[in-house]
Amino acid sequence: MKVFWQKGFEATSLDDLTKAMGLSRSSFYSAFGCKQSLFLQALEHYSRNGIRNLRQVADTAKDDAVDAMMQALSDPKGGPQGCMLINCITELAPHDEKVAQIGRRHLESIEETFAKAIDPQHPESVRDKASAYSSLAIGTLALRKAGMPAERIANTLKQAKTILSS
Amino acid sequence: MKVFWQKGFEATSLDDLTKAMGLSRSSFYSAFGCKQSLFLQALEHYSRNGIRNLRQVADTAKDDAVDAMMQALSDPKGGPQGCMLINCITELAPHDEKVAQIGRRHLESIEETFAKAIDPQHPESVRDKASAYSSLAIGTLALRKAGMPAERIANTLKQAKTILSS
DNA sequence: CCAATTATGGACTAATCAGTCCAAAAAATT
DNA sequence: AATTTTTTGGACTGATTAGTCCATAATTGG
Repeated sequence: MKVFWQKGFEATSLDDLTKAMGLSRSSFYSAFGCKQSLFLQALEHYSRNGIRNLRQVADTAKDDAVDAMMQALSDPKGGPQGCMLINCITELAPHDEKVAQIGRRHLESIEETFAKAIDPQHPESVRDKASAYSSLAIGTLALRKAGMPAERIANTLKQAKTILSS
Repeated sequence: MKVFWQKGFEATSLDDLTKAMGLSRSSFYSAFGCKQSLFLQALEHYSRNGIRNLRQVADTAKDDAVDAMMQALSDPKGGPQGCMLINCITELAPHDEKVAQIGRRHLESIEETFAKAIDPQHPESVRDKASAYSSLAIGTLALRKAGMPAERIANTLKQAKTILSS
């Protein structure tokens, strides 16, 4: 998963994978069938893990859950590689419906988590607002990847949060 | 440019390029030197063209320039491929400073255009708000690529615009 | 109309790719 | 301990990659 996260699908070679896993080629193919299969499993794993973490972030910082979520999404672990799912959607979703499907489910889970953080009683009524927060956090990932100063990204989020929460 | 836009840098082969350009390999290399060089030129061309179009959109729809810009950015020409620059930032910026630089300049131009559309007199004072609009529009590109229903994306933008403009 | 320059097609190289295959080693079973 | 099953290393295939090179063809200049 980490290798795919770092390099994307196409740029990751079988040698990269077997070396990272400490597996021989035969073992790799007997265990996973093909490169795509392992990739999809890695992507699902990343998604499950990411959503679980996000919910935990929201639960822990109960008083300002939206802010904490924005922070977590906008500045994910994994260094400059951003969010693996956004990377993979960008690279593959137009050509690969399976990736697109995992991507949609992931994005919907993020939106749902936002909605519950905004209004735990009536999450459905704030769906579009949750979607706006979600898109905003995802958008800042591109800024960060391009090397925009972290301070400006923080200002953007602060400003957006001030307005969106009013 | 169109081929790189559609397939990304790594997934585009020399055969793809020479076929699309109607050029032989020798002519290609004598004209452009290497694949990277053509790619950077294509990226610069896309950026110039995109910013010019965006300014024109803002100028044409003078009364509701921000809305028109959001529409144009969120649903770019080129079918499901989204914005070439966001694609390339996602794929390459962490490993390629030249791409990151073009990306930063492009993103800053978008923000500047937003700022002038929001407040032509004092664009500097609405920089963070412009950045928020910008990030939001970029974020929705990922939703679209993942195949989210266009209606929901439209609702997201509408909601965000209503709140952000208040 | 001829000579010098430039452009072109396509064969070629060396590297890398995903995936296969089998003999040898390791593990499990009797 | 002997035999069967499973796992493993690594050589191998055929396809594809970016980039080179040169003999031929087209264009240009005189």
